[in-house]
Amino acid sequence: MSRYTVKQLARLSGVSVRTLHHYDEIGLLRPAFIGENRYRYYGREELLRLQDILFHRELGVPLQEIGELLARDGRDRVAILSRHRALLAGRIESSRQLLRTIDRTIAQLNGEGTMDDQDLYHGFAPAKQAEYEEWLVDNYGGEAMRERIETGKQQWFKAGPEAMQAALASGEAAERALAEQFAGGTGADSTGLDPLLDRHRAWVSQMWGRECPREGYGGMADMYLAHPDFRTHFDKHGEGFTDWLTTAMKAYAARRAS
Amino acid sequence: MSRYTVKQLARLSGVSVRTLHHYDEIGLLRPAFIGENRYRYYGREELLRLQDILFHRELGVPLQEIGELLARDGRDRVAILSRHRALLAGRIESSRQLLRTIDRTIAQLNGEGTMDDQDLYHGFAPAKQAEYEEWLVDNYGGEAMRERIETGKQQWFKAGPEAMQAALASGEAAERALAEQFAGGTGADSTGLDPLLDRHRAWVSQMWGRECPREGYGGMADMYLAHPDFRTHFDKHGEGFTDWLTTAMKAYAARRAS
DNA sequence: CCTTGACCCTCACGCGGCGTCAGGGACTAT
DNA sequence: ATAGTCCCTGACGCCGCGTGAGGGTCAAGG
Repeated sequence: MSRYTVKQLARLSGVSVRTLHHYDEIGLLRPAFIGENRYRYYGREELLRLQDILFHRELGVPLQEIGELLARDGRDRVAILSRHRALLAGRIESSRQLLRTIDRTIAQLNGEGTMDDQDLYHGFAPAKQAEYEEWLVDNYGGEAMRERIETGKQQWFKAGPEAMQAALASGEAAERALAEQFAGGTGADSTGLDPLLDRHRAWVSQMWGRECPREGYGGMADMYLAHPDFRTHFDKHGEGFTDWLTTAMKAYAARRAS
Repeated sequence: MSRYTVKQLARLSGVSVRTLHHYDEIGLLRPAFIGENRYRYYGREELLRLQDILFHRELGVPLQEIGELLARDGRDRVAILSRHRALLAGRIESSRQLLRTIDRTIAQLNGEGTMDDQDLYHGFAPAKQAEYEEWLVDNYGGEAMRERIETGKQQWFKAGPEAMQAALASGEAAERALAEQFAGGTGADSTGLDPLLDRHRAWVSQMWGRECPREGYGGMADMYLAHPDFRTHFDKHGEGFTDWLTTAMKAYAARRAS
């Protein structure tokens, strides 16, 4: 039949011999039997189990958990796999955002297009940006607001492409962190969100070039709601994320105001 | 101006205080200045650098390399970023394959559809499978081949959905490993590919239920070439991968025959 | 002015998932 | 018998921090 030594199994499965030793040590994958010479011998069954292990390992599941997981029966495993599926889907979406960020960075480092041509509001066409600025001016603070926006833009240009880039990436990261809370079922009014909203507000502050006050931050929420582009953008993180986020932002602003 | 303590910077950037200590220790991110009380104080510049660091960290770049990377100037960085971009794109594609694998696994564990309805040839419609089998029978070994295929299928069903699943995932992993070599510029006739092709052949053997002989493995290459579906499938890993892979398979089979 | 509580510091150990020796048997082929 | 390739068992090292312990510092309120 099939009888593999460590090296053979290693080649067939693509892992190292040391890894097989390790899996034996921690009891995750034991040899089918051990020779008198203390050699480890594996059979077809172990090969299949190993493949199952590697499958879960690629998903980022800790080895310990993989062991427990493989000991369960089908019912449970479906539930667990579904969770992993959701996590993986999230990671893929994040990675795609990262890809876009990289492309922007490269474009900027190559000096292709100034910031006006790029997307200050991450992912939206330049023509739209003016529209959003108008909206902010119309709905909040008039000239004071306009001045604030200009200040932000200038600081922005002064800092150079790499700084712009870093800041944009940071904003996306903050967004994703919030999206994870949303996906995890955290309530939009939870005070546990404060650190994450702090972070998001800090990012907005950077865009503006100075501290973003509470009512301003609450105002952003309204802007997000008023423009369908934002809804499209945010709902990529999951259906309903836009509503959840804006609710959270307003609740946070209200808490801070008191 | 802006003067942040460790905790403040941690909140704004989403990392832990310990991480900031660590980055200071290894010289990756030093505070703007240190107070007489030995407190670390960071400024806006450090915030930006930190964001830049986190951006690269998300790409999986080791901290050491991030440090060296940030010390370079724009020209080099574009090249490096491009490499990272390619790697990330590859990872995304792998993850999407994994997603599909998970979906199949879940479907199978739920008992939705027997294996006949599923894709034995990973990713192709059931109707196609019969076609491929016919092709193999017509071009290689006639009845002997047909019997071999049936043997494989039976062992397949007997093993149950999870084993099928594990084997499928393993095949995809082997495929990806080869695709990485292709992307890295390895020649299709390199003997260094032997372990990876061993692995792939071992997978094919599993599908067949017994050892896959050399001429059979070479035959698979012809089948891949004869059916455009395979080309479509393999070329997802990069344009020209199908040709490269089939060449490699034949070279390997020839080597083994000698 | 003193207390409280939240912050700050510096060691220093631990962990996961192995890689990588070192030192020594076992098997196979010539 | 000799060489070459495999196998074994320790044991230490690495990265990127988490998680204490043990002790100073600061801002606000009583």
